[in-house]
Amino acid sequence: MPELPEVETVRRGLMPVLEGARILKADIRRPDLRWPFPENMGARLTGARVNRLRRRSKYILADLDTGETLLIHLGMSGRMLIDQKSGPTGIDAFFHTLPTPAKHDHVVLDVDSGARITFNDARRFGAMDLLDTQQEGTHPLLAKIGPEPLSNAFDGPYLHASLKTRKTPIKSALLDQRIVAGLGNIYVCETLFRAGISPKTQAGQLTKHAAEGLVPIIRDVLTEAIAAGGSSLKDHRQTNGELGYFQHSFQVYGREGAPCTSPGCDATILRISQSGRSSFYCPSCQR
DNA sequence: CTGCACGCCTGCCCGC
DNA sequence: TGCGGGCAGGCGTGCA
Repeated sequence: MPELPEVETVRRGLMPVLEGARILKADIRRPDLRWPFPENMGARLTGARVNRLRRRSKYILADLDTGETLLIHLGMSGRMLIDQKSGPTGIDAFFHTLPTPAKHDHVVLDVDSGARITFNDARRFGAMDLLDTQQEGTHPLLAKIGPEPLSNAFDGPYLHASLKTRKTPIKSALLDQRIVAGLGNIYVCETLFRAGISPKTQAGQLTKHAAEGLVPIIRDVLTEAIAAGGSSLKDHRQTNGELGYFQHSFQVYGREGAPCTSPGCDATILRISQSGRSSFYCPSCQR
Protein backbone atom coordinates (compact mmCIF):
# COMPACT_ATOMS: atom_id res chain seq x y z
CA MET A 1 0.00 0.00 0.00
CA PRO A 2 1.74 2.75 1.51
CA GLU A 3 3.88 5.75 1.05
CA LEU A 4 4.02 8.61 3.52
CA PRO A 5 0.49 9.96 2.84
CA GLU A 6 -1.11 6.53 3.20
CA VAL A 7 0.81 5.81 6.41
CA GLU A 8 -0.13 9.22 7.80
CA THR A 9 -3.77 8.53 6.92
CA VAL A 10 -3.61 5.24 8.79
CA ARG A 11 -1.98 6.92 11.79
CA ARG A 12 -4.71 9.54 11.91
CA GLY A 13 -7.33 6.83 11.69
CA LEU A 14 -5.79 4.92 14.57
CA MET A 15 -5.32 7.94 16.82
CA PRO A 16 -8.85 8.16 18.29
CA VAL A 17 -8.98 4.51 19.31
CA LEU A 18 -5.34 3.81 20.10
CA GLU A 19 -3.75 6.88 21.63
CA GLY A 20 -4.35 6.75 25.37
CA ALA A 21 -5.83 3.28 25.16
CA ARG A 22 -4.65 0.13 26.92
CA ILE A 23 -4.08 -3.09 25.03
CA LEU A 24 -6.29 -5.74 26.62
CA LYS A 25 -5.31 -8.59 24.36
CA ALA A 26 -2.74 -9.13 21.60
CA ASP A 27 -3.44 -12.05 19.32
CA ILE A 28 -0.26 -12.84 17.39
CA ARG A 29 -1.46 -15.24 14.74
CA ARG A 30 1.84 -16.17 13.12
CA PRO A 31 5.48 -15.95 14.20
CA ASP A 32 6.67 -13.45 11.63
CA LEU A 33 5.99 -11.02 8.83
CA ARG A 34 9.05 -10.02 6.85
CA TRP A 35 11.13 -10.86 9.91
CA PRO A 36 10.34 -12.86 13.03
CA PHE A 37 8.36 -10.91 15.58
CA PRO A 38 10.34 -9.91 18.68
CA GLU A 39 10.36 -12.43 21.49
CA ASN A 40 7.15 -12.56 23.51
CA MET A 41 5.63 -9.71 21.54
CA GLY A 42 2.12 -10.61 22.64
CA ALA A 43 3.03 -10.58 26.32
CA ARG A 44 5.00 -7.35 25.97
CA LEU A 45 2.01 -5.64 24.37
CA THR A 46 -0.66 -7.00 26.67
CA GLY A 47 -1.53 -4.51 29.39
CA ALA A 48 0.52 -1.73 27.84
CA ARG A 49 -0.96 1.71 27.37
CA VAL A 50 -0.25 3.66 24.18
CA ASN A 51 0.95 7.05 25.30
CA ARG A 52 1.49 8.46 21.84
CA LEU A 53 1.10 7.45 18.22
CA ARG A 54 3.67 8.91 15.86
CA ARG A 55 4.90 8.50 12.30
CA ARG A 56 8.49 8.49 11.07
CA SER A 57 8.85 8.09 7.32
CA LYS A 58 6.64 5.12 6.41
CA TYR A 59 6.74 3.70 9.95
CA ILE A 60 4.04 4.04 12.59
CA LEU A 61 5.47 4.26 16.10
CA ALA A 62 3.35 3.61 19.17
CA ASP A 63 5.07 4.71 22.39
CA LEU A 64 3.98 2.44 25.23
CA ASP A 65 3.98 3.10 28.97
CA THR A 66 6.32 0.14 29.35
CA GLY A 67 9.28 2.08 27.96
CA GLU A 68 9.05 0.29 24.65
CA THR A 69 7.84 1.53 21.27
CA LEU A 70 5.91 -0.65 18.88
CA LEU A 71 7.16 -0.13 15.33
CA ILE A 72 4.77 -0.98 12.50
CA HIS A 73 5.56 -1.06 8.81
CA LEU A 74 2.85 -1.79 6.26
CA GLY A 75 5.14 -3.05 3.50
CA MET A 76 3.38 -3.16 0.15
CA SER A 77 0.00 -4.58 1.09
CA GLY A 78 -0.42 -3.99 4.82
CA ARG A 79 -3.68 -2.60 6.19
CA MET A 80 -4.94 -1.63 9.63
CA LEU A 81 -8.65 -2.11 10.09
CA ILE A 82 -10.68 -0.96 13.07
CA ASP A 83 -13.86 -2.48 14.41
CA GLN A 84 -15.28 -0.04 16.91
CA LYS A 85 -17.89 -0.57 19.56
CA SER A 86 -20.94 1.66 19.41
CA GLY A 87 -23.92 1.94 21.70
CA PRO A 88 -24.34 0.45 25.16
CA THR A 89 -22.93 -2.99 24.40
CA GLY A 90 -20.41 -4.12 27.00
CA ILE A 91 -16.84 -4.31 25.80
CA ASP A 92 -16.47 -8.07 26.24
CA ALA A 93 -19.80 -8.65 24.54
CA PHE A 94 -18.68 -6.41 21.70
CA PHE A 95 -15.50 -8.40 21.08
CA HIS A 96 -17.56 -11.58 21.04
CA THR A 97 -19.77 -10.18 18.28
CA LEU A 98 -16.80 -9.81 15.93
CA PRO A 99 -16.11 -12.40 13.26
CA THR A 100 -13.10 -14.67 13.55
CA PRO A 101 -9.99 -13.26 11.87
CA ALA A 102 -9.88 -13.45 8.09
CA LYS A 103 -7.12 -14.65 5.83
CA HIS A 104 -3.91 -12.64 6.27
CA ASP A 105 -5.09 -11.11 9.56
CA HIS A 106 -1.75 -11.52 11.33
CA VAL A 107 -1.98 -9.40 14.48
CA VAL A 108 -5.18 -8.49 16.31
CA LEU A 109 -5.20 -5.96 19.16
CA ASP A 110 -8.20 -5.49 21.43
CA VAL A 111 -8.03 -2.16 23.23
CA ASP A 112 -9.96 -0.70 26.14
CA SER A 113 -11.27 2.22 24.11
CA GLY A 114 -13.67 -0.34 22.69
CA ALA A 115 -11.98 -1.26 19.44
CA ARG A 116 -10.33 -4.17 17.72
CA ILE A 117 -7.40 -3.24 15.50
CA THR A 118 -6.45 -5.83 12.90
CA PHE A 119 -3.20 -5.83 10.94
CA ASN A 120 -3.79 -7.58 7.61
CA ASP A 121 -0.98 -8.05 5.10
CA ALA A 122 -1.34 -10.44 2.19
CA ARG A 123 2.21 -10.18 0.90
CA ARG A 124 3.82 -10.01 4.32
CA PHE A 125 6.41 -7.41 3.33
CA GLY A 126 5.32 -5.55 6.43
CA ALA A 127 7.01 -5.70 9.80
CA MET A 128 6.53 -5.17 13.51
CA ASP A 129 9.18 -4.73 16.14
CA LEU A 130 9.55 -3.52 19.69
CA LEU A 131 12.34 -1.16 20.57
CA ASP A 132 13.53 0.77 23.58
CA THR A 133 11.82 4.15 23.24
CA GLN A 134 14.99 5.91 24.37
CA GLN A 135 17.06 4.10 21.73
CA GLU A 136 14.87 4.85 18.71
CA GLY A 137 17.68 6.55 16.85
CA THR A 138 19.80 3.42 16.85
CA HIS A 139 17.17 1.06 15.44
CA PRO A 140 18.53 -0.35 12.18
CA LEU A 141 15.33 0.43 10.29
CA LEU A 142 15.30 4.05 11.44
CA ALA A 143 18.92 5.05 11.93
CA LYS A 144 19.78 6.05 8.38
CA ILE A 145 16.50 7.63 7.32
CA GLY A 146 16.73 11.19 6.02
CA PRO A 147 14.68 14.22 7.05
CA GLU A 148 10.91 14.27 7.06
CA PRO A 149 9.84 16.08 3.89
CA LEU A 150 7.23 18.13 5.74
CA SER A 151 9.69 19.28 8.40
CA ASN A 152 11.89 22.38 8.40
CA ALA A 153 14.99 20.20 8.23
CA PHE A 154 14.10 19.42 4.63
CA ASP A 155 14.93 22.53 2.67
CA GLY A 156 16.45 23.64 -0.63
CA PRO A 157 20.10 23.85 0.43
CA TYR A 158 19.88 20.40 2.08
CA LEU A 159 18.34 18.72 -0.95
CA HIS A 160 20.72 20.35 -3.40
CA ALA A 161 23.71 19.29 -1.30
CA SER A 162 22.35 15.74 -1.02
CA LEU A 163 21.77 15.35 -4.75
CA LYS A 164 24.79 17.05 -6.23
CA THR A 165 27.23 14.18 -5.75
CA ARG A 166 24.85 11.46 -6.89
CA LYS A 167 25.19 9.90 -10.30
CA THR A 168 22.01 7.88 -10.03
CA PRO A 169 18.88 9.13 -11.85
CA ILE A 170 16.81 11.65 -9.89
CA LYS A 171 14.00 9.08 -9.82
CA SER A 172 16.16 6.66 -7.85
CA ALA A 173 17.65 9.39 -5.65
CA LEU A 174 14.22 10.55 -4.46
CA LEU A 175 13.28 6.95 -3.68
CA ASP A 176 16.40 6.69 -1.50
CA GLN A 177 15.09 6.98 2.05
CA ARG A 178 18.46 8.30 3.26
CA ILE A 179 17.99 11.45 1.17
CA VAL A 180 14.37 12.14 2.04
CA ALA A 181 11.97 10.05 4.10
CA GLY A 182 8.66 8.64 2.99
CA LEU A 183 8.56 9.05 -0.78
CA GLY A 184 7.68 5.99 -2.85
CA ASN A 185 7.11 5.24 -6.49
CA ILE A 186 3.83 7.10 -6.92
CA TYR A 187 4.77 10.38 -5.31
CA VAL A 188 8.21 10.51 -6.91
CA CYS A 189 6.62 10.12 -10.35
CA GLU A 190 4.06 12.82 -9.61
CA THR A 191 6.69 15.15 -8.13
CA LEU A 192 8.94 14.89 -11.18
CA PHE A 193 6.02 15.58 -13.51
CA ARG A 194 5.10 18.74 -11.62
CA ALA A 195 8.75 19.78 -11.61
CA GLY A 196 9.11 19.18 -15.36
CA ILE A 197 12.17 17.00 -14.71
CA SER A 198 12.79 13.75 -16.57
CA PRO A 199 13.15 10.73 -14.25
CA LYS A 200 16.28 9.86 -16.24
CA THR A 201 18.13 13.06 -15.34
CA GLN A 202 21.21 12.36 -13.26
CA ALA A 203 20.60 13.71 -9.76
CA GLY A 204 23.93 15.52 -9.71
CA GLN A 205 23.22 17.21 -13.03
CA LEU A 206 20.26 19.21 -11.69
CA THR A 207 20.88 22.90 -11.35
CA LYS A 208 20.75 24.37 -7.87
CA HIS A 209 17.53 26.09 -8.87
CA ALA A 210 15.96 22.82 -10.06
CA ALA A 211 17.07 20.83 -7.01
CA GLU A 212 15.81 23.47 -4.59
CA GLY A 213 12.59 23.77 -6.55
CA LEU A 214 11.77 20.15 -5.80
CA VAL A 215 11.29 20.91 -2.11
CA PRO A 216 8.00 22.85 -2.31
CA ILE A 217 6.71 20.49 -4.99
CA ILE A 218 7.34 17.43 -2.80
CA ARG A 219 5.64 19.20 0.10
CA ASP A 220 2.63 20.12 -2.03
CA VAL A 221 2.18 16.64 -3.49
CA LEU A 222 2.37 14.99 -0.07
CA THR A 223 0.14 17.56 1.62
CA GLU A 224 -2.51 17.24 -1.06
CA ALA A 225 -2.37 13.46 -0.89
CA ILE A 226 -2.74 13.45 2.90
CA ALA A 227 -5.74 15.77 2.60
CA ALA A 228 -7.28 13.30 0.15
CA GLY A 229 -6.79 10.36 2.53
CA GLY A 230 -3.96 8.91 0.44
CA SER A 231 -4.18 6.99 -2.81
CA SER A 232 -6.22 3.82 -3.13
CA LEU A 233 -4.93 1.42 -5.74
CA LYS A 234 -5.54 -2.28 -5.40
CA ASP A 235 -6.29 -2.47 -1.72
CA HIS A 236 -5.36 0.59 0.27
CA ARG A 237 -8.08 1.44 2.73
CA GLN A 238 -8.20 4.03 5.41
CA THR A 239 -8.70 2.49 8.83
CA ASN A 240 -12.44 3.08 8.51
CA GLY A 241 -12.49 1.02 5.33
CA GLU A 242 -13.01 4.05 3.11
CA LEU A 243 -10.94 4.71 0.03
CA GLY A 244 -8.51 7.58 -0.28
CA TYR A 245 -9.05 9.50 -3.47
CA PHE A 246 -5.72 11.05 -4.43
CA GLN A 247 -5.40 8.47 -7.24
CA HIS A 248 -7.90 10.59 -9.17
CA SER A 249 -5.28 13.35 -9.13
CA PHE A 250 -2.51 11.27 -10.69
CA GLN A 251 -1.04 13.04 -13.71
CA VAL A 252 1.38 10.29 -14.75
CA TYR A 253 1.39 7.32 -12.35
CA GLY A 254 -0.33 4.33 -13.94
CA ARG A 255 -1.20 6.37 -17.06
CA GLU A 256 1.06 4.75 -19.66
CA GLY A 257 -0.33 5.41 -23.14
CA ALA A 258 -2.78 8.05 -21.94
CA PRO A 259 -2.56 11.68 -23.07
CA CYS A 260 -0.51 14.16 -21.08
CA THR A 261 -2.77 16.38 -18.99
CA SER A 262 -0.66 19.48 -19.46
CA PRO A 263 -2.58 22.14 -21.47
CA GLY A 264 -1.42 22.24 -25.06
CA CYS A 265 0.75 19.12 -24.75
CA ASP A 266 -0.16 16.37 -27.21
CA ALA A 267 2.36 13.82 -25.97
CA THR A 268 1.59 10.41 -24.49
CA ILE A 269 2.67 9.26 -21.04
CA LEU A 270 5.49 6.70 -21.18
CA ARG A 271 6.53 3.97 -18.79
CA ILE A 272 10.16 2.94 -18.39
CA SER A 273 11.89 0.70 -15.88
CA GLN A 274 14.50 2.19 -13.55
CA SER A 275 16.20 0.08 -10.90
CA GLY A 276 13.45 -2.45 -11.37
CA ARG A 277 10.61 0.03 -10.73
CA SER A 278 8.26 1.57 -13.25
CA SER A 279 8.65 5.27 -13.94
CA PHE A 280 5.82 7.14 -15.64
CA TYR A 281 6.52 10.48 -17.31
CA CYS A 282 5.69 12.84 -20.14
CA PRO A 283 8.60 12.89 -22.60
CA SER A 284 7.62 16.37 -23.75
CA CYS A 285 6.99 18.15 -20.44
CA GLN A 286 9.79 16.46 -18.50
CA ARG A 287 13.32 17.14 -19.69
C1' DC B 1 31.58 4.50 -0.61
C1' DT B 2 27.96 4.13 -4.86
C1' DG B 3 24.63 1.97 -7.88
C1' DC B 4 21.89 -1.76 -9.05
C1' DA B 5 19.82 -6.60 -9.49
C1' DC B 6 17.58 -9.70 -6.69
C1' DG B 7 14.50 -11.83 -3.45
C1' DC B 8 10.91 -11.83 -0.24
C1' DC B 9 5.21 -13.20 -0.74
C1' DT B 10 0.43 -13.22 -2.50
C1' DG B 11 -3.06 -11.66 -5.58
C1' DC B 12 -4.79 -9.82 -9.70
C1' DC B 13 -5.14 -8.97 -14.55
C1' DC B 14 -4.23 -10.02 -19.18
C1' DG B 15 -3.53 -12.86 -23.21
C1' DC B 16 -3.88 -17.34 -25.05
C1' DT C 1 -12.61 -21.78 -17.78
C1' DG C 2 -7.76 -22.67 -16.88
C1' DC C 3 -2.91 -21.45 -17.01
C1' DG C 4 1.31 -18.92 -17.40
C1' DG C 5 3.48 -14.50 -17.31
C1' DG C 6 3.93 -10.01 -15.77
C1' DC C 7 2.92 -6.66 -12.60
C1' DA C 8 2.23 -4.36 -7.87
C1' DG C 9 2.50 1.20 -3.15
C1' DG C 10 9.01 -1.43 -0.05
C1' DC C 11 13.39 -2.36 1.30
C1' DG C 12 17.48 -5.17 3.01
C1' DT C 13 21.20 -7.91 1.08
C1' DG C 14 24.95 -8.80 -1.65
C1' DC C 15 27.61 -7.99 -5.55
C1' DA C 16 30.67 -5.29 -8.85
